Amino acid sequence: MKHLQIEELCAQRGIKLTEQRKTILRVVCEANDHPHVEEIYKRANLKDSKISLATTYRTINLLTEFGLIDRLQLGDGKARYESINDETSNHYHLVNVQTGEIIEFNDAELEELKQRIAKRLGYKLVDYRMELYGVPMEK
Amino acid sequence: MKHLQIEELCAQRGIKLTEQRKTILRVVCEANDHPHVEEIYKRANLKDSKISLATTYRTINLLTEFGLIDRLQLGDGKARYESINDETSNHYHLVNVQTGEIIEFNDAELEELKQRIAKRLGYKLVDYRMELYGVPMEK
DNA sequence: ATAGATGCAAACATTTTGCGCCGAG
DNA sequence: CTCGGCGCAAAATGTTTGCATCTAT
Repeated sequence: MKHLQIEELCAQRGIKLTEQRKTILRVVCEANDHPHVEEIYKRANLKDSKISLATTYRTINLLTEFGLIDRLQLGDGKARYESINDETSNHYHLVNVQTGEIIEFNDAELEELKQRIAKRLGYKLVDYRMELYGVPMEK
Repeated sequence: MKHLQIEELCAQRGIKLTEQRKTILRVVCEANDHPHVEEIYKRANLKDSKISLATTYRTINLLTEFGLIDRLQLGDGKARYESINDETSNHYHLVNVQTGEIIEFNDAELEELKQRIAKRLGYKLVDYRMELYGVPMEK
């Protein structure tokens, strides 16, 4: 989603829009990889050298809590982030374990199946984590 | 899987079986929750007060690398562990976000689907992480 | 006998927090 | 003007590591 749209959502929720927050939000929205906080901090500093790491963490946490950006835990110990997607965009990840590359994908069947499984177990799904780790098939 | 079976596998792989390692392995195999390292360390110390936290970490990492126990990252910052399962047992997790309870489940359809998705993307699946987070449905 | 495992404490990496100053609403 | 965000440095948390000693094979 575009950063301006998300700024709009921030305003609606009463989140004070400081320069730092706008810059950090922009960095996350412009990223098409899945940067971790240190990386977001670096990129934010290229735009505004006065942003601290602490503020980066605080902003990222704030935006995550409000559901305005998504946190990924890909098992390397650092949380990675991406801007929230529109309904139609890719929401699952496959990690190429040889290169670390993250491939996004969609799957309607999976979408439906996870709901069905949760229901079968007597739960309403509030979140999920589903990542595949693979090596490229030769040829 | 029983700890004696896993000890057998350790021997086959040339892993030196010290008292500490046997104790830690036993703790993981006897657990039916999914303890994190600090908890494994505590339980191991009840059996043998001379096991250090460092050794607990080293052993857990060793066993994980050899595929003799499984690491779960449930997003709370600490890795959790479980002993490896036999082919037929449950291998997916649903977390009750209200209580932290972990429900294990199986799903043949999911099993097949994840393989199919990886293949479609041109990858051979080497690992996966799939967790559901939910709240109990009322009634 | 000896390669490798242990315990301890210090180091690390990531993330959080206390505090006095500053800026958006 | 005021509440809350900011930067800084310190702390907290989870995990790893260097080193001298000990132990399973």
